[in-house]
Amino acid sequence: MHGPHKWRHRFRAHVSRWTVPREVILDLLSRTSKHISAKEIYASLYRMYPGIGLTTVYRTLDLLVRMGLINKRTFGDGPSRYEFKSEKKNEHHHHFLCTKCGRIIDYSDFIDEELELVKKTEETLAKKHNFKVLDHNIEFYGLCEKCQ
Amino acid sequence: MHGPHKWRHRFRAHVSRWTVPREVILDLLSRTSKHISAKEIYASLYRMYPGIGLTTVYRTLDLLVRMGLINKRTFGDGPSRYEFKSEKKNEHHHHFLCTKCGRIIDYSDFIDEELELVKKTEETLAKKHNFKVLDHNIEFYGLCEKCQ
DNA sequence: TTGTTAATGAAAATGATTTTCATTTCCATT
DNA sequence: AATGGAAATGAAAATCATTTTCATTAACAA
Repeated sequence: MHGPHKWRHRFRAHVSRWTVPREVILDLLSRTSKHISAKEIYASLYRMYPGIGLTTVYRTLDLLVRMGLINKRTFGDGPSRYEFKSEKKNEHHHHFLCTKCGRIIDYSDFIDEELELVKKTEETLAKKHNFKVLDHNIEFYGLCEKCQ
Repeated sequence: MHGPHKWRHRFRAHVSRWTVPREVILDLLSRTSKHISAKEIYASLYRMYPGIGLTTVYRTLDLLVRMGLINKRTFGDGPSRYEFKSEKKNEHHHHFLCTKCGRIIDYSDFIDEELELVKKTEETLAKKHNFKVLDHNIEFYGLCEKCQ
């Protein structure tokens, strides 16, 4: 098996084996900038690896989410979509969803303001309500340029 | 048919008829503070109105969303949940989802800060990317008091 | 090299939602 | 108040995403 084995040791720590489907799926996700669905992953891999089943894609995605390597999101209807977690802070972005055509658009304005709000909210939720905040999601809905 | 007919005229404007299932479903939603699923609505209504089918519940919910009377949300997995849109600004709230037990908790801290961020973001999205923002969603994930 | 155990794939099961279609109900117009 | 036509409804079937089952295969520690 070729390709980057940089995640191999993290699988060990999770009592998980380093297998071809896992390497290939993780590699695809790390090279993909957009959110992709399980079926899209399955389709992308089919030509090169026809042996990899959709079930394994789902199971691997679930594992990667638990390992904290990828994010899972459900944008309204449709299938869940997965995105590689970038370590780079400046790649942080939000989503705008066109309610007409379903397009998902990333943008990264007001990240600082958002981080400020998130920080405050997390502190308050922790103190006042005793919640442990681990993640958050902010998204906007409306009409994209084409659909207005 | 008894009950408040205050929405009747809005149905006319939407080229929709004022029917028993629609009145009953809307009435239930307006009296319910929590997010409820289609099946929960169906079950609540079953004793009093056994004739109302689950299909009609789904269709009515879809109509009410299009009319702007209710909000539809998909909290991760599980069924979509619906919530009556309150006109009262002070009833605006956010959601905290416990990733362990699935509990959804409303809270309403930092509404002002959030509105500020939302306003700024909407303006920028409109100017810079030419999107028309109609709605937004902010939610936090983590562990609730019981699940830590 | 081998034994055990996790991982896999195919098929079936599940659960939410949508579609189909024959029947019923609403309601504008007699 | 009666009525005709379109919209709404309900039951069943279809669809779609995801999960479970189970027999087989592959990873990897010893």
